[in-house]
Amino acid sequence: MLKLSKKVEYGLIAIRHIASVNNHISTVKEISEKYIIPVDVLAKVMQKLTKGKIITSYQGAMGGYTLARKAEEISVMDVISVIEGTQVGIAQCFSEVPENCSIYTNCTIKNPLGKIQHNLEHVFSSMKVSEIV
Amino acid sequence: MLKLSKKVEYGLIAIRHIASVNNHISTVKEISEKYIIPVDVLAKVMQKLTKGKIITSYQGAMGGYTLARKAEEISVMDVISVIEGTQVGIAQCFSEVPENCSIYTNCTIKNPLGKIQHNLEHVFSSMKVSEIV
DNA sequence: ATCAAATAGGACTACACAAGGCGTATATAG
DNA sequence: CTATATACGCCTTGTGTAGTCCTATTTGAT
Ligand code: SF4
Ligand code: SF4
Repeated sequence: MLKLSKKVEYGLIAIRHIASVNNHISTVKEISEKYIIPVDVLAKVMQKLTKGKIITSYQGAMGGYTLARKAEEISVMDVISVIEGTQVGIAQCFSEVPENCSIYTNCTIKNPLGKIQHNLEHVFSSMKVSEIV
Repeated sequence: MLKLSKKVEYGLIAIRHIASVNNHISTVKEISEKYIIPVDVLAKVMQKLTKGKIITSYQGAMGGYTLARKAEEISVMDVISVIEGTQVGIAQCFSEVPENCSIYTNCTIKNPLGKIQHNLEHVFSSMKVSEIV
């Protein structure tokens, strides 16, 4: 509960790595070996980050990945959103349509939790990749 | 991911309810019916909150629960910790012994995530039950 | 042309956790 | 004694996480 997935952690490690080598092209093999990350899992993460326009891919021999934007312009929240695919919410009513929660109309805590949700988003959005290199 | 469990939500709803009736004794049946919460699930949550000294139980007929401390002295973090039982951490190395993570020594993001963890704890700890009544 | 290196992506398994249901024991007011 | 209430363990079901395996496609180098 309240835990980041390994995929997100792997994504952050990979992005930080690319930033740390001055955005030189890096391969999945290289990163997975250096940080002992399962290569297939990391590969899928990189593909998602590519689709999310956070990194850029170069196919074929001598290919790999670079950052698609400057490290100062990538937040931890960006990485989480892209990898998870779904809206990040501390409660069902924030990540899906509110009516999905069977007790929505009776719920007395959605407003206060909304405030927490907002603060949470701020914490994740304000931390940029440039700060973790 | 990053979502509160229903147990925690139920616990918060229940605690807020008791606070809202000026700490008069309340039963599981009463609360579960009012907010449409499965009675068995709520019962277990209340038992955990009792063991965690957040509420006080009165057994037998005419029994029920009251708050064990003032609403201003109960934080959302207290409720989460007691109901979950385990340490709340956004990564494995914060909620268990660090060595459990197989890539701990190679991990380059544990320090920045530690900062996020700290901010997170502040957000949950600073919100008190008295603010959600 | 061929080969090797690299990304792209689908299918599948194993496991852990979340959510809830059920049954029974114990305490206590009236 | 009985009705009401908490205490607590066991079990099922569904969902999500983490990881493996396999194949296709792209592309630089020989
Ligand atoms: S409505 Fe209340 S209970 Fe339902 S998800 Fe939102 S917060 Fe949780
Ligand atoms: S060490 Fe790094 S990877 Fe392992 S849990 Fe902590 S943060 Fe996540």
